[in-house]
Amino acid sequence: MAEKSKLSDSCLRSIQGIRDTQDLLSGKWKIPIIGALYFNGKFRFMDLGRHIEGIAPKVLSKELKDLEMNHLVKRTVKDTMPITVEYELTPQGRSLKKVIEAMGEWGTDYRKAVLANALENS
Amino acid sequence: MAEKSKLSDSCLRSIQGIRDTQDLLSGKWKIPIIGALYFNGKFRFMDLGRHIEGIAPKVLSKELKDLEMNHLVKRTVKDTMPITVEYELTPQGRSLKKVIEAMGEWGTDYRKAVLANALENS
DNA sequence: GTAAGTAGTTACCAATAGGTAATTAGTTGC
DNA sequence: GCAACTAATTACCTATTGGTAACTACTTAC
Repeated sequence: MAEKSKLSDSCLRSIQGIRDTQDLLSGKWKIPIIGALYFNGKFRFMDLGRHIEGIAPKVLSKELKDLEMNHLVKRTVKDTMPITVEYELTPQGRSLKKVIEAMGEWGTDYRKAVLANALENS
Repeated sequence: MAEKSKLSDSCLRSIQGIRDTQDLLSGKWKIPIIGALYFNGKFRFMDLGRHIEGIAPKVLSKELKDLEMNHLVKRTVKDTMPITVEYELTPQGRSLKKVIEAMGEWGTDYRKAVLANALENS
Protein backbone atom coordinates (compact mmCIF):
# COMPACT_ATOMS: atom_id res chain seq x y z
CA MET A 1 0.00 0.00 0.00
CA ALA A 2 0.99 3.60 -0.53
CA GLU A 3 2.93 2.80 -3.69
CA LYS A 4 1.26 5.46 -5.77
CA SER A 5 4.53 7.21 -6.58
CA LYS A 6 5.84 6.64 -10.07
CA LEU A 7 8.72 9.00 -9.43
CA SER A 8 12.02 7.16 -9.34
CA ASP A 9 14.09 6.93 -6.18
CA SER A 10 16.74 9.20 -7.62
CA CYS A 11 14.12 11.86 -8.34
CA LEU A 12 12.72 11.56 -4.87
CA ARG A 13 16.21 11.84 -3.45
CA SER A 14 16.80 14.95 -5.52
CA ILE A 15 13.54 16.51 -4.37
CA GLN A 16 14.43 15.65 -0.79
CA GLY A 17 17.78 17.36 -1.30
CA ILE A 18 16.18 20.45 -2.77
CA ARG A 19 13.76 20.56 0.11
CA ASP A 20 16.55 20.20 2.66
CA THR A 21 18.47 23.00 1.01
CA GLN A 22 15.42 25.20 1.00
CA ASP A 23 14.66 24.47 4.64
CA LEU A 24 18.14 25.49 5.68
CA LEU A 25 17.84 28.70 3.68
CA SER A 26 14.23 29.39 4.60
CA GLY A 27 12.78 32.71 5.65
CA LYS A 28 13.23 36.24 4.53
CA TRP A 29 16.71 36.87 5.79
CA LYS A 30 19.03 33.84 5.63
CA ILE A 31 19.88 34.37 1.99
CA PRO A 32 20.84 38.02 2.40
CA ILE A 33 22.89 37.09 5.48
CA ILE A 34 24.71 34.27 3.73
CA GLY A 35 25.12 36.45 0.67
CA ALA A 36 26.74 39.20 2.69
CA LEU A 37 29.09 36.77 4.43
CA TYR A 38 29.78 34.98 1.17
CA PHE A 39 30.75 38.13 -0.70
CA ASN A 40 32.45 39.87 2.19
CA GLY A 41 34.10 37.23 4.35
CA LYS A 42 33.51 38.36 7.92
CA PHE A 43 31.16 40.67 9.71
CA ARG A 44 30.51 41.82 13.23
CA PHE A 45 26.94 41.65 14.47
CA MET A 46 26.02 45.32 14.15
CA ASP A 47 27.96 45.68 10.92
CA LEU A 48 26.11 42.79 9.38
CA GLY A 49 22.85 44.32 10.54
CA ARG A 50 23.75 47.62 8.95
CA HIS A 51 24.52 45.95 5.64
CA ILE A 52 21.25 44.13 5.46
CA GLU A 53 18.64 46.77 4.99
CA GLY A 54 15.64 46.53 7.24
CA ILE A 55 16.59 43.64 9.49
CA ALA A 56 15.89 43.99 13.22
CA PRO A 57 18.51 42.85 15.74
CA LYS A 58 16.12 40.30 17.16
CA VAL A 59 15.61 38.71 13.79
CA LEU A 60 19.28 38.88 12.86
CA SER A 61 20.17 37.20 16.12
CA LYS A 62 17.65 34.43 15.59
CA GLU A 63 18.65 33.81 11.99
CA LEU A 64 22.33 33.66 12.90
CA LYS A 65 21.52 31.14 15.62
CA ASP A 66 19.66 28.99 13.12
CA LEU A 67 22.53 29.16 10.66
CA GLU A 68 25.05 28.40 13.38
CA MET A 69 23.02 25.42 14.56
CA ASN A 70 23.06 24.08 11.02
CA HIS A 71 26.83 24.54 10.77
CA LEU A 72 26.64 27.08 7.97
CA VAL A 73 27.90 30.02 10.01
CA LYS A 74 30.62 30.22 12.64
CA ARG A 75 30.37 32.65 15.54
CA THR A 76 33.58 33.80 17.17
CA VAL A 77 33.76 35.99 20.24
CA LYS A 78 36.83 38.20 20.06
CA ASP A 79 38.31 39.03 23.44
CA THR A 80 38.71 42.68 22.64
CA MET A 81 37.66 45.71 24.66
CA PRO A 82 34.79 46.28 23.89
CA ILE A 83 33.98 42.70 23.10
CA THR A 84 33.19 42.01 19.46
CA VAL A 85 31.67 39.01 17.78
CA GLU A 86 32.56 37.86 14.31
CA TYR A 87 30.40 35.86 11.99
CA GLU A 88 31.66 34.00 8.96
CA LEU A 89 30.65 31.10 6.77
CA THR A 90 31.92 27.65 7.67
CA PRO A 91 33.43 25.47 4.92
CA GLN A 92 29.98 23.87 4.79
CA GLY A 93 28.47 27.31 4.30
CA ARG A 94 30.97 28.19 1.61
CA SER A 95 30.09 24.95 -0.15
CA LEU A 96 26.81 26.64 -1.05
CA LYS A 97 28.80 28.39 -3.82
CA LYS A 98 27.11 26.62 -6.71
CA VAL A 99 23.67 27.04 -5.17
CA ILE A 100 24.26 30.72 -4.55
CA GLU A 101 25.60 31.24 -8.04
CA ALA A 102 22.82 29.29 -9.72
CA MET A 103 20.14 31.11 -7.77
CA GLY A 104 21.80 34.47 -8.32
CA GLU A 105 22.08 33.99 -12.05
CA TRP A 106 18.63 32.56 -12.54
CA GLY A 107 17.09 35.32 -10.46
CA THR A 108 18.77 38.12 -12.37
CA ASP A 109 17.88 36.51 -15.70
CA TYR A 110 14.30 36.08 -14.58
CA ARG A 111 14.13 39.70 -13.55
CA LYS A 112 15.40 40.76 -16.96
CA ALA A 113 12.87 38.53 -18.70
CA VAL A 114 10.02 39.92 -16.63
CA LEU A 115 11.11 43.47 -17.36
CA ALA A 116 11.44 42.76 -21.07
CA ASN A 117 7.99 41.23 -21.07
CA ALA A 118 6.56 44.19 -19.20
CA LEU A 119 8.01 46.55 -21.80
CA GLU A 120 6.61 44.45 -24.64
CA ASN A 121 3.12 44.73 -23.23
CA SER A 122 3.27 48.45 -22.63
CA MET B 1 23.06 59.41 3.35
CA ALA B 2 22.38 55.71 3.52
CA GLU B 3 25.69 54.74 1.94
CA LYS B 4 26.66 52.38 4.67
CA SER B 5 26.89 49.45 2.31
CA LYS B 6 30.40 48.38 1.40
CA LEU B 7 28.99 45.51 -0.66
CA SER B 8 29.59 46.06 -4.36
CA ASP B 9 26.74 46.56 -6.81
CA SER B 10 27.38 43.18 -8.38
CA CYS B 11 27.07 41.49 -4.99
CA LEU B 12 23.88 43.35 -4.25
CA ARG B 13 22.53 42.34 -7.64
CA SER B 14 23.43 38.74 -6.91
CA ILE B 15 21.74 38.84 -3.54
CA GLN B 16 18.69 40.42 -5.15
CA GLY B 17 18.67 37.59 -7.68
CA ILE B 18 18.96 34.94 -5.01
CA ARG B 19 16.14 36.57 -3.10
CA ASP B 20 13.94 36.75 -6.20
CA THR B 21 14.58 33.09 -6.90
CA GLN B 22 13.77 32.19 -3.35
CA ASP B 23 10.59 34.25 -3.34
CA LEU B 24 9.33 32.48 -6.45
CA LEU B 25 10.12 29.11 -4.89
CA SER B 26 8.93 30.02 -1.40
CA GLY B 27 6.78 27.91 0.85
CA LYS B 28 6.66 24.27 1.71
CA TRP B 29 5.33 22.91 -1.56
CA LYS B 30 6.58 24.77 -4.66
CA ILE B 31 9.83 22.87 -4.79
CA PRO B 32 8.23 19.42 -4.59
CA ILE B 33 5.71 20.51 -7.25
CA ILE B 34 8.34 21.83 -9.60
CA GLY B 35 10.49 18.81 -8.88
CA ALA B 36 7.70 16.43 -9.81
CA LEU B 37 6.95 18.32 -13.02
CA TYR B 38 10.64 18.66 -13.79
CA PHE B 39 11.34 14.96 -13.43
CA ASN B 40 8.09 13.72 -14.87
CA GLY B 41 6.98 16.17 -17.55
CA LYS B 42 3.24 16.49 -17.15
CA PHE B 43 0.70 15.81 -14.45
CA ARG B 44 -3.01 16.11 -13.97
CA PHE B 45 -4.18 17.86 -10.83
CA MET B 46 -5.15 14.82 -8.78
CA ASP B 47 -2.20 12.83 -10.03
CA LEU B 48 0.18 15.56 -9.00
CA GLY B 49 -1.52 15.67 -5.61
CA ARG B 50 -1.11 11.94 -5.22
CA HIS B 51 2.60 12.13 -5.99
CA ILE B 52 3.29 14.83 -3.46
CA GLU B 53 2.78 13.25 -0.11
CA GLY B 54 0.67 15.18 2.31
CA ILE B 55 -0.44 18.12 0.20
CA ALA B 56 -4.06 19.22 0.46
CA PRO B 57 -5.97 20.12 -2.72
CA LYS B 58 -6.53 23.64 -1.46
CA VAL B 59 -2.82 24.18 -1.03
CA LEU B 60 -1.92 22.47 -4.30
CA SER B 61 -4.38 24.67 -6.12
CA LYS B 62 -3.02 27.82 -4.54
CA GLU B 63 0.60 26.91 -5.18
CA LEU B 64 -0.11 26.06 -8.81
CA LYS B 65 -1.81 29.42 -9.25
CA ASP B 66 1.21 31.19 -7.81
CA LEU B 67 3.53 29.28 -10.11
CA GLU B 68 1.29 29.94 -13.09
CA MET B 69 1.15 33.64 -12.30
CA ASN B 70 4.93 33.70 -12.25
CA HIS B 71 5.10 31.93 -15.61
CA LEU B 72 6.85 28.87 -14.25
CA VAL B 73 3.97 26.46 -14.80
CA LYS B 74 1.49 26.18 -17.64
CA ARG B 75 -2.06 25.00 -17.03
CA THR B 76 -3.93 23.40 -19.90
CA VAL B 77 -7.55 22.36 -19.79
CA LYS B 78 -8.08 19.29 -21.95
CA ASP B 79 -11.52 19.15 -23.50
CA THR B 80 -12.00 15.52 -22.62
CA MET B 81 -14.93 13.84 -20.91
CA PRO B 82 -14.44 14.04 -17.91
CA ILE B 83 -12.52 17.25 -18.19
CA THR B 84 -8.85 17.00 -17.24
CA VAL B 85 -6.30 19.65 -16.53
CA GLU B 86 -2.64 19.27 -17.28
CA TYR B 87 0.19 21.05 -15.56
CA GLU B 88 3.69 21.32 -16.93
CA LEU B 89 6.71 23.56 -16.60
CA THR B 90 7.07 26.46 -19.00
CA PRO B 91 10.42 27.03 -20.72
CA GLN B 92 11.00 29.56 -17.98
CA GLY B 93 10.25 26.88 -15.40
CA ARG B 94 12.55 24.41 -17.10
CA SER B 95 15.28 27.03 -17.07
CA LEU B 96 15.46 26.38 -13.33
CA LYS B 97 17.50 23.28 -14.26
CA LYS B 98 20.79 24.51 -12.83
CA VAL B 99 19.13 25.81 -9.69
CA ILE B 100 17.30 22.53 -9.17
CA GLU B 101 20.42 20.51 -9.78
CA ALA B 102 22.60 22.67 -7.56
CA MET B 103 20.09 22.59 -4.71
CA GLY B 104 19.49 18.86 -5.12
CA GLU B 105 23.18 18.04 -5.05
CA TRP B 106 24.03 20.33 -2.19
CA GLY B 107 21.10 19.07 -0.15
CA THR B 108 22.00 15.41 -0.58
CA ASP B 109 25.66 16.12 0.18
CA TYR B 110 24.66 18.08 3.27
CA ARG B 111 22.45 15.23 4.41
CA LYS B 112 25.34 12.79 4.01
CA ALA B 113 27.67 15.10 5.94
CA VAL B 114 25.18 15.47 8.77
CA LEU B 115 24.66 11.74 8.94
CA ALA B 116 28.41 11.09 8.91
CA ASN B 117 28.85 13.62 11.68
CA ALA B 118 26.04 12.07 13.72
CA LEU B 119 27.71 8.67 13.44
CA GLU B 120 31.08 10.10 14.48
CA ASN B 121 29.59 11.50 17.66
CA SER B 122 27.73 8.37 18.62
C1' DG C 1 27.58 61.59 34.64
C1' DT C 2 26.06 61.17 30.03
C1' DA C 3 26.09 59.84 25.31
C1' DA C 4 27.26 56.36 22.20
C1' DG C 5 28.86 51.95 20.77
C1' DT C 6 29.41 46.82 21.64
C1' DA C 7 25.81 42.40 21.30
C1' DG C 8 22.12 41.04 21.99
C1' DT C 9 17.10 39.83 24.77
C1' DT C 10 12.25 40.48 26.00
C1' DA C 11 7.33 41.37 25.50
C1' DC C 12 3.90 42.17 22.54
C1' DC C 13 1.40 42.19 18.08
C1' DA C 14 -0.09 41.40 13.16
C1' DA C 15 0.12 38.97 8.98
C1' DT C 16 0.82 34.90 6.50
C1' DA C 17 1.19 30.01 5.74
C1' DG C 18 -0.70 26.01 5.91
C1' DG C 19 -3.81 22.37 7.77
C1' DT C 20 -8.80 20.00 8.16
C1' DA C 21 -13.12 19.06 6.56
C1' DA C 22 -16.87 19.87 3.94
C1' DT C 23 -18.83 21.45 -0.33
C1' DT C 24 -19.47 22.53 -5.46
C1' DA C 25 -20.22 21.06 -10.06
C1' DG C 26 -19.89 18.14 -13.60
C1' DT C 27 -19.33 12.96 -15.81
C1' DT C 28 -19.16 7.97 -15.97
C1' DG C 29 -20.39 3.37 -14.73
C1' DC C 30 -23.60 0.08 -12.47
C1' DG D 1 -30.34 6.88 -8.09
C1' DC D 2 -25.75 6.32 -6.10
C1' DA D 3 -20.93 5.80 -5.78
C1' DA D 4 -16.70 7.38 -7.64
C1' DC D 5 -14.10 10.08 -10.48
C1' DT D 6 -12.65 14.87 -12.49
C1' DA D 7 -10.85 19.77 -10.43
C1' DA D 8 -11.10 22.46 -7.53
C1' DT D 9 -13.32 26.13 -3.65
C1' DT D 10 -14.91 27.60 0.93
C1' DA D 11 -14.96 28.26 5.87
C1' DC D 12 -12.49 27.81 9.78
C1' DC D 13 -8.54 27.34 12.80
C1' DT D 14 -3.67 27.28 14.45
C1' DA D 15 1.17 27.89 14.26
C1' DT D 16 4.98 30.17 12.59
C1' DT D 17 7.21 34.40 10.85
C1' DG D 18 8.56 38.55 11.35
C1' DG D 19 8.00 43.37 12.94
C1' DT D 20 8.25 47.29 16.79
C1' DA D 21 9.95 49.08 20.75
C1' DA D 22 12.00 48.90 24.83
C1' DC D 23 15.45 47.07 27.75
C1' DT D 24 19.99 44.67 29.59
C1' DA D 25 24.76 44.88 30.43
C1' DC D 26 29.14 46.29 29.65
C1' DT D 27 32.94 49.80 27.73
C1' DT D 28 34.82 53.98 25.99
C1' DA D 29 35.09 58.85 25.20
C1' DC D 30 34.08 63.51 26.67
